[in-house]
Amino acid sequence: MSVCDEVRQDGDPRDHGGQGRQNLALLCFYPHRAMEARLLATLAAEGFDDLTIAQGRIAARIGPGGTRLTDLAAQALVTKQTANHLVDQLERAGYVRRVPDPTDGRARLVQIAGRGQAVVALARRVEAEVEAEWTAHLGEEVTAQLRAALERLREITDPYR
Amino acid sequence: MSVCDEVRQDGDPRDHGGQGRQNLALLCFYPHRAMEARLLATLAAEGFDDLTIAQGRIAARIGPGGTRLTDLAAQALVTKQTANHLVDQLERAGYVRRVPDPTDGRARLVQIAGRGQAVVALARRVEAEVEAEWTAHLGEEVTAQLRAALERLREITDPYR
DNA sequence: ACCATTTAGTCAGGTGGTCTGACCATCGTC
DNA sequence: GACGATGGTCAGACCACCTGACTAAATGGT
Repeated sequence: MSVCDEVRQDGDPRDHGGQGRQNLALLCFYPHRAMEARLLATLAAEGFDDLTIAQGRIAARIGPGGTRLTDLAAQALVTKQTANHLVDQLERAGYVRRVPDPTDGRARLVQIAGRGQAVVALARRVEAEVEAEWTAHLGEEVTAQLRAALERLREITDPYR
Repeated sequence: MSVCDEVRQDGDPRDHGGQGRQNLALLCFYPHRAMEARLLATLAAEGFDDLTIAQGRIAARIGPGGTRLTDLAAQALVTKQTANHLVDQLERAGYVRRVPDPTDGRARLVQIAGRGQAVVALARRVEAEVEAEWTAHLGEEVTAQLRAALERLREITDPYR
């Protein structure tokens, strides 16, 4: 999915795939989508079938000691309302809990709760597995180059670096 | 946004950004998101403020000679219903048109229509501009390596290659 | 101390995107 | 020419997300 790929330069009428030079952003999209799909499918298969993509995107940004709702919203690039809504669902399902922030009476920290720990562990395994497959396909050196380039690119494309 | 980043390995309590080693899929996500946001903002600023992200994602996959709805849906990984709905909107707004497929009485080809041509041209310009910025940041050689690595990765992550 | 401003979070209402399920028309084949 | 597969549409529902308006607590200047 991508507004990015607003365009295709290849010239084959009725083309179905697109062999032309694709823009970089679109190329970035495929691995991301593949990982997301794989992760969601595996989690569902292992019994966590009540997780949605949006919930995962929020949950993924919870730090070890808990994270404020506002920070979650900012990092995920959604509004506080949306983040709040998703955290509500996650809390109801037992994946996270909200505790008061000891350093700020207004704030509460969203923390991974019991059921969430299991999901995180599983997700970590799947991630490592998929990355290993990619490394096997690309080779160690190219993978390292890829990671380095993406990390540098992040400097100018991630507003919350 | 990413279920991909289900996990963070860094250990700083109350961390807000994440300096630890990020998984590759998440790293892929930042450039994609940045391009999408830039594209949407520019298009809106130039008067195409009735375009949504989802519409762009569908429109982006229309080939020069037109593309079938089913193919658009498959490539964008959405259902035919969703694709149809989005094409309806694009058609109503004058960006695309539907013509009968001469080779198949059941099918119709979605083609870029008058107003869509202007968008495509503008989008192409913005894409080139953003890629140029990235190249300036990374350097020619690293950019070329990045593209090559992503293209190879696409071989195993894009089901509609 | 006090008030103004900012920040954390919530509530209400609405739109858009996406899905599942059921359905019709046409194609290709035996 | 009948039948399974394919292209597309219709109906209804849910989820994600947004804008706008609001409360409560922290912060900073006088």
